[in-house]
Amino acid sequence: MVTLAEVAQHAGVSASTVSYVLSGKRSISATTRQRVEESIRELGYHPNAGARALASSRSNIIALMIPLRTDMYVPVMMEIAIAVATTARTHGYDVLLLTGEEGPDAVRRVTGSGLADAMIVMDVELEDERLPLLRGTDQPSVLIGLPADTGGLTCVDLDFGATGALCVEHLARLGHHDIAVIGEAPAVYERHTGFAERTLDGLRARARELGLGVLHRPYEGGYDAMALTLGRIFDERPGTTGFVVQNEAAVEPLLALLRQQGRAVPEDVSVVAICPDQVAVQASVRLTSVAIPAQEMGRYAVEHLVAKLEGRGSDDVVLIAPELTVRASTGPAPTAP
Amino acid sequence: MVTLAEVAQHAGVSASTVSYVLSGKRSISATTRQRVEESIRELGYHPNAGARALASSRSNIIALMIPLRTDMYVPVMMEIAIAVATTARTHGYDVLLLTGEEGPDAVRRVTGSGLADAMIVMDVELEDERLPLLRGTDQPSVLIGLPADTGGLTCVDLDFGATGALCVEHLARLGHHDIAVIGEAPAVYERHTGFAERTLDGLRARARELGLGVLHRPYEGGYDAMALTLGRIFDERPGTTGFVVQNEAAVEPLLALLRQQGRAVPEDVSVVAICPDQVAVQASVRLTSVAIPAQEMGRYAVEHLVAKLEGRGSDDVVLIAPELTVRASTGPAPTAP
DNA sequence: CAGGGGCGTCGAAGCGCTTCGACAGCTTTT
DNA sequence: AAAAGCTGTCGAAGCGCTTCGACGCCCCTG
Repeated sequence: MVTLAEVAQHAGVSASTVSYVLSGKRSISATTRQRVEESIRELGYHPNAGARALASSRSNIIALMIPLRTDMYVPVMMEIAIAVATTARTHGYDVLLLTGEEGPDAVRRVTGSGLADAMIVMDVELEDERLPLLRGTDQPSVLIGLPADTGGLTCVDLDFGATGALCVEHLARLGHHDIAVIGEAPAVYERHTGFAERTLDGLRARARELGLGVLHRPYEGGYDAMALTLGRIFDERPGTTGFVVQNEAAVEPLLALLRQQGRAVPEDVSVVAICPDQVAVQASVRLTSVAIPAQEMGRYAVEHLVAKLEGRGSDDVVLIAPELTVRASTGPAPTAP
Repeated sequence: MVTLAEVAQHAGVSASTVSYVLSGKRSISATTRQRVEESIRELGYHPNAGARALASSRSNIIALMIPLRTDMYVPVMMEIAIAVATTARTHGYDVLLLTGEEGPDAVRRVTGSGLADAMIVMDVELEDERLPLLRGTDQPSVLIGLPADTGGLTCVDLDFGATGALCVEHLARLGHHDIAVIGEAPAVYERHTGFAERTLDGLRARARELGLGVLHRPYEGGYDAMALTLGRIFDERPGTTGFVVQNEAAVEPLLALLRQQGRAVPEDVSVVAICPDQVAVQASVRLTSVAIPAQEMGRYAVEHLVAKLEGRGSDDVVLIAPELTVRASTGPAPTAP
């Protein structure tokens, strides 16, 4: 293993000079710099991460806590993780992958050991156990998602309230009057992850303003469950012509059953989905949808942390404005026969 | 920040004693151990990762290189990543997330800097640029996937050859004679990732032995593309009654179009998928499938590395035997009318 | 009862790097 | 012409931990 000292010797300078060449924290003459860089290349030198971390009390690592469960939004999680990793690298940081399993202990461990300089927390619950710890440490962190109390925290998320509103607005503009919302599994609502409720609240509020009727049904299970759900929706509100789906697993069953019941999409009913673009594009009808801006959130989180670590930046909550992409699943409401 | 020295002082022992309590590398009397542990708890001590890494030249970190592209097997990647992270934790390791983007440079950086003690590499290509580096370092590594030359490397993967064979066997036993394989996108075959070819080879060999006809079609695109593909398959081999699908994106289009053409699954045609269980279960027909043992591979990789780091274990290639789960998409071949 | 051998503990020497103060040799200012 | 200020470099002090050799103590053996 090549050390700083060896590089210094090879270049005929002192160790500190090499260090300053590497960090750029003091000015170095062009000739010296070149000589050192040459030596580094020639010897194939890589600074030792541990020594660096010890001496500078900076690990150049950002911790990313992803949820353990793989039942929801997997592609989104993955996309965020990848965006975080690539963005971090462009700023000279590496990413440590933590699972939600350890919970608050992971936060304690990472902040306590100096393993990471900062932390990104995904899958935040409304009353998350990790929040007090994050507030109590001076290590910067960003939540992806929104807890009940955001005081003293930095958060990014899609503006799910606006998303819900945007979906009804789109349907209303097309002339739809009765709207059904196919939501996440009941467990998601019970877990109080927040985003599901926020969507619904935003959607309902806007629907009320626009004078639309809304029926909300959580969904879980297979085709049978969807058949049941649909049956009940049309029993209760036969005039339902607009659907908002916030549940990846519900997309195909919904489309298949509508087709099977002779309700054409988008001629008879319109469907708006809240899902990753990949899902929207791969569905059997290309879905008009509001995308989850996974990349954007990942990138923002890292950039915010880097700014904080460099002494810039401050706490705040950033809600990303939803964007609705019109595809083939929405159209004008059918005129009464 | 609490240091070892402070704990030592608080407990009235020397720093080295505290260190030995922590590592267990020398025997410590029960009373001393208790006193030290008590102090650790009371002061909320966490060993500093950098100092530890520097002094012991062990970072207790395993690097995981995941592919950058998110177009294929996303849930599998995610599952592996999570399995790796959780298994690593049970052995006292953390996981560093690297994307394939950096390629060989990432390998150099990690091995050179001592950032990680070992490395797991996913999405291995047949002639992967990273292989020479992995062979050339004394840092242990495990590949998830199989390159062309496995000499001097440790690899885990599903036995895709056997998987292909298993699929035809299942269909043959049910009386099917003509089989169509819906494969990955052409790009996957061109990229020579290996697994797709291996599946096909195993499948074809077994089909030849059993006297079955096989038609292979890569698939990419939407419903239209699938309609075209299916049309050509039935034109060329009207008697096709068995399908093997190795492409997550192809599953729903295939099922939808078969349904639409009046071919009932499994009464008229049988479908076997090679995909994660989640996909098989959520499809509109619960699919008979061979699962990708993501968790098992992740766990194996970590355990192998830990063994190596502890001086046990050796290089070898482990192919996990495929397991076929019968669900609702396969049945006896229809008898000729 | 002396000598040998565990066991449990300690002190000290680094691990490879960053960073602070010092200082030599300049240039600029007064 | 002396004082002041830069610029570029160096030496040395640590960062918090691991680990090796040393050593005191007690128990066992001959």
